Amino acid sequence: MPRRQFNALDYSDPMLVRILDAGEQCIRRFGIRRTSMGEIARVGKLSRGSIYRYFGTKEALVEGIIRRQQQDFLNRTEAKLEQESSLADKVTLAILVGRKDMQEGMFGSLAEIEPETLAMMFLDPRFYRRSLSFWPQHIRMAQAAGEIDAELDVDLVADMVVRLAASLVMVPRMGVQLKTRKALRQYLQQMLKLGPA
Amino acid sequence: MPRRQFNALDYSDPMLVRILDAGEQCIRRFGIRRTSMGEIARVGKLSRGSIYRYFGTKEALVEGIIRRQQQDFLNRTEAKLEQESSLADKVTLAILVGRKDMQEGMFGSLAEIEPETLAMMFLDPRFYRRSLSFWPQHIRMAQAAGEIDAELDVDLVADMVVRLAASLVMVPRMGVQLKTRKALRQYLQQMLKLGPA
DNA sequence: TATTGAACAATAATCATTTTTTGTACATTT
DNA sequence: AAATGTACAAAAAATGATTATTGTTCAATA
Repeated sequence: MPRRQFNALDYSDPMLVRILDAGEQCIRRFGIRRTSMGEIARVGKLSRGSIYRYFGTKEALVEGIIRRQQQDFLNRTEAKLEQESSLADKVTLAILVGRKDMQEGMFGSLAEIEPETLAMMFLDPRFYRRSLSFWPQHIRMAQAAGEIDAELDVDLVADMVVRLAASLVMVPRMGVQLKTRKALRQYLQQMLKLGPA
Repeated sequence: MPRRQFNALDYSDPMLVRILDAGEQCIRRFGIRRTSMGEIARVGKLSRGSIYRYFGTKEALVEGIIRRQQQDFLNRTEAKLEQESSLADKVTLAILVGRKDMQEGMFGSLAEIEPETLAMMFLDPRFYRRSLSFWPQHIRMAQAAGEIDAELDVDLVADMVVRLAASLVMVPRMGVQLKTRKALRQYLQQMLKLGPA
């Protein structure tokens, strides 16, 4: 079975990659608001006109950068998931990878520089939709393994997993401490097996 | 069984209520940023000094207003819950009440005037913690009725319910359409009964 | 004794102005 | 063909002077 890829843009185009790399670097350093197309052009050593050929607006470019970030996250997670067996283990792993990215990656910088922007993203349905297609396959595997009820609507479970995982990444501790892998694993194991014993 | 109250401040103090009412009215109209202590004093027909006697800072006052809003939400929900039997029905109701508040109430105004502020609240653990103590009682009832596994950790389930409900209030539609009571009810019914048939 | 209102320095918001950036067009270069 | 660089009007952001707000204190008032 070939490893799935979560792509949308043609990342083999070196010009496109240069734009995205430069843009990402700028966002890391200055945040989205304080990053200008001219600055991105300077950092990427290309012309402003070229950027506008690939992305019609700054908004579209930012969207492209976030998109790639999320796709990269999904691809790295997917690669690691091969070692995990149960759905609870998979979701645990995805949350841990997400939290690490949120500390060290672009979103982490954004959280420090422009927390309101990050908070707004978190309320944006598009942000969630990009992750939705990741889960159905794994949910079906869990159903085939008898891990969860085979009658359950796969898309509903995927929706719940995305909501829960996003919440656990963005708000790691509220009432219960869900910091360690073990605590998370236990939490998800219980949540994904709710119902009569 | 007496109906529970979710209180913290002494709402029998008319001065306190006048401050909170005036503050809430200002936030509804202008948002948090554009509301000043002087304006609240004017609207509430009291002195700025009095406000500072009750709330040391503007931040504390805003916290008090939000607190009362959430407590009011919980009290109204609690009252309505008496008609609902299953946990899925109760959570459905809470989400529907929450969504209505989010459209018509103070948070709705805030969503229009200062969306970033509302988004930041949604990432604040305190916002969640205020709702956490609401659920354990109902979860135990569901366990007693054999609706969910009696072995499950009550606090963990409460945590999940709060995360899921908050997400469904703030992001009503992502992949699946969860707009109607019926769709929500079915979603939650399946989610709260995850596990082998 | 609680509330008021005035004074105050430090901080933050506002506003008009200047500067930068955006998005588009097009002639030039590679 | 694709990328560059310049020009341009409209929109947005940085700037700095000005005004308002915050949080504290305290004497006056109810």
